[in-house]
Amino acid sequence: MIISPELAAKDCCDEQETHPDLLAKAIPDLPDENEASRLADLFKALADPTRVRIIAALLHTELCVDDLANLLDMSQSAISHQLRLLRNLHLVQFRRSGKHAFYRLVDDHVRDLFKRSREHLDC
Amino acid sequence: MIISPELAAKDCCDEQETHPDLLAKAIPDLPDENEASRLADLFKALADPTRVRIIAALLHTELCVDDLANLLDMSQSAISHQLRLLRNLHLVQFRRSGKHAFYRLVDDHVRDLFKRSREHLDC
DNA sequence: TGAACATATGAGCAATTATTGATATGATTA
DNA sequence: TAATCATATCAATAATTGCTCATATGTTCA
Repeated sequence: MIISPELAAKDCCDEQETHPDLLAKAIPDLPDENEASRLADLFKALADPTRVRIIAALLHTELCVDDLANLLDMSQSAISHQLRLLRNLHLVQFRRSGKHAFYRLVDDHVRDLFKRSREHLDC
Repeated sequence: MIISPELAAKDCCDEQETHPDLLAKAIPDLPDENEASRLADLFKALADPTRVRIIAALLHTELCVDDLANLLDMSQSAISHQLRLLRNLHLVQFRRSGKHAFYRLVDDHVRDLFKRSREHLDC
């Protein structure tokens, strides 16, 4: 069933597909542009050390903006900006309590993805 | 600079930690700067639609640069640049065969992470 | 050899991003 | 009410990123 690359290349005259047999394996599971973008956005949320540390800090508890700023030794403004980004990507949400806004992870998916990726780092 | 847990917890004079009890929950599992950067780099690899599509295309087969360029409708140069990036982040590797360079995912961790994230998208 | 093909790389540009500093909003308390 | 604290947002800047075009490297075959 497997066609050799050499044969496949000769088979097609004006087709510019170099390895149709391999392409045939790739095509069925390809995401459309929309899915690719949404996946990229999900990963983008974690593609920065500061946001990684924010997510890590929220793994086991909720925290307010100032807590995060102190903990990560960053300005309140920087943290707030990153939280807004994480909020827009629906990775965190918050509740108001008096003057404070307590941020937490939206669900266990983020937690799960984070932990799993962390484990993969050791390889 | 990261506040060490010991100092942060015990130095009480001018440090104003708003919620020490919550911080105590967050601190033990915090990544150091190095781990945070490596995690961010891992996610950075997937934080772009083009690279998402490249990874997806390589889920079930190896492909050469031209295959990828045709499949994703992008220039050979653009694909090659992105492949170098993915190579540097150790997500893909390649073998030479004649004029072609066949790229593949380095291991199942990437595949696993990708699939799992994809499933999480629906929530 | 050299011509043709496959891939890699360098320079440059436009667009995006992370941070800062200053200020605005919004909630609490005196 | 004003004063204060916590957070959000604006404006500006430096750094990074993704792509293109041009060119270089490397492989095969006539």
